[in-house]
Amino acid sequence: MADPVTHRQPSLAERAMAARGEAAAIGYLANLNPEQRAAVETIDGPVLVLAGAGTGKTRVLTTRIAHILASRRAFPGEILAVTFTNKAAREMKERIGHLVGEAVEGMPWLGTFHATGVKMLRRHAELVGLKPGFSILDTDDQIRLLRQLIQAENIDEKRWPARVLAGAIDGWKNRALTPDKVPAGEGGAYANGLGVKLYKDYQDRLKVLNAVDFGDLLLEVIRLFRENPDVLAHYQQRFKFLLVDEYQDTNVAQYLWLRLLAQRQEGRPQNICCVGDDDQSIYGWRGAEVDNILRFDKDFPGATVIRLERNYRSTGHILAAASHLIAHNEGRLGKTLFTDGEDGERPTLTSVWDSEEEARSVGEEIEQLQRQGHALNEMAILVRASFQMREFEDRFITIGLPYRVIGGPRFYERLEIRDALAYLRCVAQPADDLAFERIVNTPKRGLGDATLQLLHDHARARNVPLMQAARVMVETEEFKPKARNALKSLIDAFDGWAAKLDTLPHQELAELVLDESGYTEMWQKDRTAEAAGRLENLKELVRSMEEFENLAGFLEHIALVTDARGEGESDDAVSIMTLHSAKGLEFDSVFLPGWEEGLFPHQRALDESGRAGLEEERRLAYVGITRARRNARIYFAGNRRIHGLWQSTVPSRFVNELPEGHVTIAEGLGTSGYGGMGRGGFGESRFDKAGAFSSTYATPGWQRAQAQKSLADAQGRFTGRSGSQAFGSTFAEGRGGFQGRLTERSGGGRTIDGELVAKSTGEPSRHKVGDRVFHLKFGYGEVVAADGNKLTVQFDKAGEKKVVDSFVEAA
DNA sequence: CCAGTTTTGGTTTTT
DNA sequence: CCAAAACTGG
Repeated sequence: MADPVTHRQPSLAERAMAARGEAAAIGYLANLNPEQRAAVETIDGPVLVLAGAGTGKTRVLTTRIAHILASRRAFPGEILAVTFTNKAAREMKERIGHLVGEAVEGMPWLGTFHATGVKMLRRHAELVGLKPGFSILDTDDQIRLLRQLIQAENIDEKRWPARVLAGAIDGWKNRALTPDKVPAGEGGAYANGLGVKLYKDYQDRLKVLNAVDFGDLLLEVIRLFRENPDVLAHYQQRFKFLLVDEYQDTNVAQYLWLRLLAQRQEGRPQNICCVGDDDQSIYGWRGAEVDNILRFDKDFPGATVIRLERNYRSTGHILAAASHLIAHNEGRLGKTLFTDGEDGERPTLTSVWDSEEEARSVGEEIEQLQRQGHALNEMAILVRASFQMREFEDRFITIGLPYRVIGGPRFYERLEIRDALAYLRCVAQPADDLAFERIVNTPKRGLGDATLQLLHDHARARNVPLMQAARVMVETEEFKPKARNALKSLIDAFDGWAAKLDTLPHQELAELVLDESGYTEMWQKDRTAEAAGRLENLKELVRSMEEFENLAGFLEHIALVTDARGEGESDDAVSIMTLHSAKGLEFDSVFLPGWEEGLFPHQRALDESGRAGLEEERRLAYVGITRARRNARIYFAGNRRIHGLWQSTVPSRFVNELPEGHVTIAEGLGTSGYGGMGRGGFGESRFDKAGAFSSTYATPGWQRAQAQKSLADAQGRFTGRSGSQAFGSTFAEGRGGFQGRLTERSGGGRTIDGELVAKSTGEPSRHKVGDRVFHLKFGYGEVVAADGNKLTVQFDKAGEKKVVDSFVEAA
């Protein structure tokens, strides 16, 4: 631990403290294998840790930080550690806390790239032409703003949708391309060459609005550093150690950002440590450059590269299958995972007739595992595309299997949350035009396009915010009386709220705003299936504000956070999610359906990115398999409904890339009992049934599905989309009753042949024929038949369904 | 301005 | 086929 020359001689006290640190360090270092230990202890100079799946990546990262702290090489504030997600950042903070004990009060510079960017930008906002209170636009604001600019240019919005332009701008920003740097060819691709001009207009407009988008959080910092060497030097000197998680996911902007901070300085080693796995790079399509990790040692000459190949997660066969598959990729650094653990079960390969049978098979296997004592929480279904989820949801509802969809729309993206936030933004920052526009006529106040247009013109002409324009204009005769009055009372309301900003606790203020604005009422009157959930989410939003000191702090947080999960860990439920959102997670049993050409690898990935696309798809497959600790089960169907029509499909090439010796061809569970659909091995099931039926509804799969549907009598638990459960407490709790039921089922319910033998209570239902009822998933409907606790309900939107009594309530 | 209807398009997702 | 967005008529 020789100090670099530039360091002053440590004092005696410091040396004694360091010695204590060293002693404590031995405790945590002892838990590491030699490679991990090397990754932790190689402190000076650039280090790249290639951490295969399940090799203890996070442990290395956190221990390394703990080690730096414990050995007193740096104070917490002198370490910059960046992650991609808030979740990862949170997890790291927690684990460092555990390692170091209470000694460290947090790490101020451990966070996402974006959060770190904001922090720096707020401090130096003026240097890049912003005011410190700048607001952060999300995708939706961004699109609305672009739409205005597109309209201003008189461009046909049908042909050139704003979201396409938003995508293009995003892409440019990912690559750190400012408007002047966009390659001519690309800029011309949008709206006859107006793309770049619009990009520029957009940036100008952002400055006027004192706003930035997500991309700017990186780009503006880069600009800040480049144009202000003193600021850059300040941060370079401050951060003695840089750590980067998931380096394979960095885009060009993030790479440049890091490189500036990590620049070589006189007499000081580049203490940058990047951790990642090129084989798990699955975000190329949103700008990640695998190349960053592939050429790390060129960017940082003299880098130490450490491979973590000892896997602690999966059994031998699973690891072998995954390794063999990924070995088909050419553009990789190459790692060979191994384990000392047992071989375990071979991954299975199951050929099914169609997606319906796929869902049924998976359901049966899950129930079988459950009977063997496996927790549903330890099982996951990982799909390539979210449309695949539906079939599983339907099936699980039918058999009453609790499930949980991970991913879905994120909490903050929900309409009601965004509306509520817009109100709060207007209160906190009256100049926030985009927020104002959003809520000016929500709930309906009779302030339509015409009024808004007038407001816009006025605001634009005087160069003032919309709110200000409105304030002036309500005193004139420019509006029709109706609009004028509506606007007047809205402004008065905002004045009232703003006056209470400093006196009223922000939580109460939020409630007041939502009530007085009529927003809550709007949803109370709404009778659609979602309304109840939306109100629940609004309550949750207010509740979640508790943790923040004031409104501004809360709004800052919310702009950067997309917590997709509050996760009802208490419920035992199977997880359904995309392969992408499964990265970083692990389960005992993993089900991998839909391994068919066109779907996985996805056709579009192949068409748009060719070989690189194929390799990324293969990495996805690798990520999927390596999520499994003990069981990995792969499925492919011979027929799948794509855009409504049945198409026959070919097994994925990835299936054939699995090593024969490490997989088992499933002999079909044979429990289906329906016409003995022999699910033999490869293709067999396709062979004996295809041909006779061309497509459409004549297929046996479809007919059987119909038969099965009418048999399905048990209604599954509604285990809400996780998105609605963000911010801690669950959606289900809010509506009462469901949690209890859930436990009842997981304890006692038995299934035979996939059909839930609903332990019919025999008691007549609370609801009788003709009653109006409400169901969380299907919405409102009318009971058309009742048999004990089983009801047949004609839902207004979802059609006729058989549901268990306990899942509906009187409407 | 709203409700009901037609049209359209339908990988992956974080900040 | 099915959900969301874009239209159209009251």
